[in-house]
Amino acid sequence: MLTNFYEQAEEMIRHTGDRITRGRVLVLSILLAEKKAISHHEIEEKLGDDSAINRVTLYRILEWLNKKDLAHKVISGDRKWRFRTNIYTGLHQHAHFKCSICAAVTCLTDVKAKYSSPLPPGYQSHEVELTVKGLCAECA
Amino acid sequence: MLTNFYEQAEEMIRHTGDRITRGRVLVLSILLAEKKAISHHEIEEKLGDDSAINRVTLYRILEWLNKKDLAHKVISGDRKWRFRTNIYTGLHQHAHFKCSICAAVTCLTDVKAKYSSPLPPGYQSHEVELTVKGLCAECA
DNA sequence: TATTAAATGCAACTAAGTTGCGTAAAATAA
DNA sequence: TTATTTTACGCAACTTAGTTGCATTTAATA
Repeated sequence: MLTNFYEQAEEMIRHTGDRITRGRVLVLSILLAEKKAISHHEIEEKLGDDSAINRVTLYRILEWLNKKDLAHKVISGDRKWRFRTNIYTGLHQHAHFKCSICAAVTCLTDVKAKYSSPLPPGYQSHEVELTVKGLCAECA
Repeated sequence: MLTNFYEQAEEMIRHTGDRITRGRVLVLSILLAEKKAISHHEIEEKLGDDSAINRVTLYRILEWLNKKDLAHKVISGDRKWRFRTNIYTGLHQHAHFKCSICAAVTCLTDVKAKYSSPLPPGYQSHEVELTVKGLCAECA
């Protein structure tokens, strides 16, 4: 199961033309196995002691994944970045659900963000992000 | 002009039943004078040296304003909380514009957030937040 | 004016993320 | 396969936003 993600990750990284390193493959395969956006800390926990990656390196890997558009970062109310792979969502219109209790961010795949009126003059829209806040199934 | 906001702030605070303090009135009147969400740091600057408020106290005032529903907090990509008064927006559906260059958050008053499909089973929606990212008039 | 409960100020702390720099390890050339 | 080079990694030290505990001050009230 995870081996699939590992190979998929390797392939995706190879495709960027940049170096295929242990850390990048590990982190990307963790993100691929995850359906929701997860934080730096959660990724560290999933890596465990045996395949640990240095804190700073992990930050840099996540930043790199984001730059290469292999992962997407989301800020949430606890001031933490969360990351997920882009494969589950369309590129420019995605919505998230943020639980007010457990702070978990879930990707709402088939929820489309819309806005009804035009932007102020001179403004350019590049991306629309919709966050629905409330209680998730577990905390409700 | 600012006196108006000062008196308005005082009245709003009196209405909560909690204490009317120098700090609360100052901070709320600054927020009332502002059309967009501003950060802790920006508020400190606007206070200036003469009417300075301790860092911690300012954090606590902002938290209090939020709790009393006199101000609203928004997180943005630079991991800073920004605050604005609630008077310019409806209570549960509001949209923001976040500039990718200068990081300024602007409240899009007449932009209504909508989402098209229902939430996953067991989820409860309390609030919808729409952020449009792109370039503002100054940075475009 | 005295009392008291709540807000403030200070110092020290936490947590997330960043920077600089020497070392290790991929990719490429020989 | 080995040597070279470029890029990523690891470490230590730092920054920035926000928090906590506690003594002091102050707004409301009696």
